[in-house]
Amino acid sequence: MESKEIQILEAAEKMIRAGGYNAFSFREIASVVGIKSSSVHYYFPTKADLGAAVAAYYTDQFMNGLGTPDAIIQENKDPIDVYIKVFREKLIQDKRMCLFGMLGAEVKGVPSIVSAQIKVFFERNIEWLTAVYALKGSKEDAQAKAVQAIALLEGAVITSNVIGSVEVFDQATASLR
Amino acid sequence: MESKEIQILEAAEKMIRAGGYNAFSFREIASVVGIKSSSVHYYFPTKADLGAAVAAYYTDQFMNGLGTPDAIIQENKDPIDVYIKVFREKLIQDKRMCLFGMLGAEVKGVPSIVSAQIKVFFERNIEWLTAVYALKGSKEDAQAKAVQAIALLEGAVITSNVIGSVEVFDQATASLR
DNA sequence: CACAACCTGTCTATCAATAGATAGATCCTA
DNA sequence: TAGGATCTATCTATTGATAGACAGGTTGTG
Repeated sequence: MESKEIQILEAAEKMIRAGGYNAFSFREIASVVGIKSSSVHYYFPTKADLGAAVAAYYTDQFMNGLGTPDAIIQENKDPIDVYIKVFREKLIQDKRMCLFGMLGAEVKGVPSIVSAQIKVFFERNIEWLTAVYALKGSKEDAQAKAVQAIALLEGAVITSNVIGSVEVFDQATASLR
Repeated sequence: MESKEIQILEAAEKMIRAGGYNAFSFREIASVVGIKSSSVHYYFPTKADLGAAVAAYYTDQFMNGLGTPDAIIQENKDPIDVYIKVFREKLIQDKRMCLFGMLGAEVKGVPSIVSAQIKVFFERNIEWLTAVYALKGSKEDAQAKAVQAIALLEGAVITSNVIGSVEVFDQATASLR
């Protein structure tokens, strides 16, 4: 069994992905995890602390699960295809938003330690994508392409969630392939 | 002076655009508008009613402000350019999210009468864009292009908000022009 | 070993603030 | 006087947060 701390982070993540930063409460998390709300405060003193921890945890999981562009290429796969697939899986698996599509939208309305983590996620992803596009073609506009890709993917997840069909996601991201 | 009803809708809109559906309260709106919270309930019985009304109001404003593709073309303007400009202005003016970028992300976490309105907004926009792309080129993939465009724009607003620069918006949407 | 000190994780109980919502009175104007 | 618009007052539920107690295990020391 995972540690309580991890269970808390994952319960919070799911709630945020369903309804945003204001859609999780210490009591609800406690009830899911099987402890009392005061025990959640033991691990994460304030709500902002927990929010920031969820963001950091998710970022690490995401980037580690992705691996480096080089490693992907050595498996004879296209890094962009792999990247798209990660978003697509999240969308299908639990029919929820990608965490940072949600938090990205709310960035102006969350405590600063949370918004700082949100920014880190986007920056790390833009870096990763920029590296990929730099390998693929002209290094000039690699970063512009990276920004385009992440914007398109986040938007595709949202649009697909609203319309309620995965086909919309595939349509929207077709130009990346 | 606008009617109180309109003032309430616009106050709620700003709050939602800053922090999402859970980021506005009857009391806060009342205080902004200069009445008591019970008077807000007089106009909009429940929070879901108000949320749905804001969405419908914004959709109408947005589509009316845009005008028909034909009308735009007759002014010798490119409808897509005009469309992009609307998003860009919203972003710059009040440095907030586009309402439906925000609500789109939260679609799974709001009352059903609200999510229904969110869907209407996206459908009407996809229709509008589809009509434009059908005029421009092959009618075959006009709808796919429309979905791409709205996804890219919503994602661009989010990404730009997170990174905190308008250049990011321009980079992300460059391919549409 | 034995005992005290300490740490970890959890609990109960409680607080003040805020939420959405309602009932009933009041005011103003047509 | 009738009705639209607003108010006061209040209810219940939920929120994030804190204080204090307790059990169990670990550690350090004589």
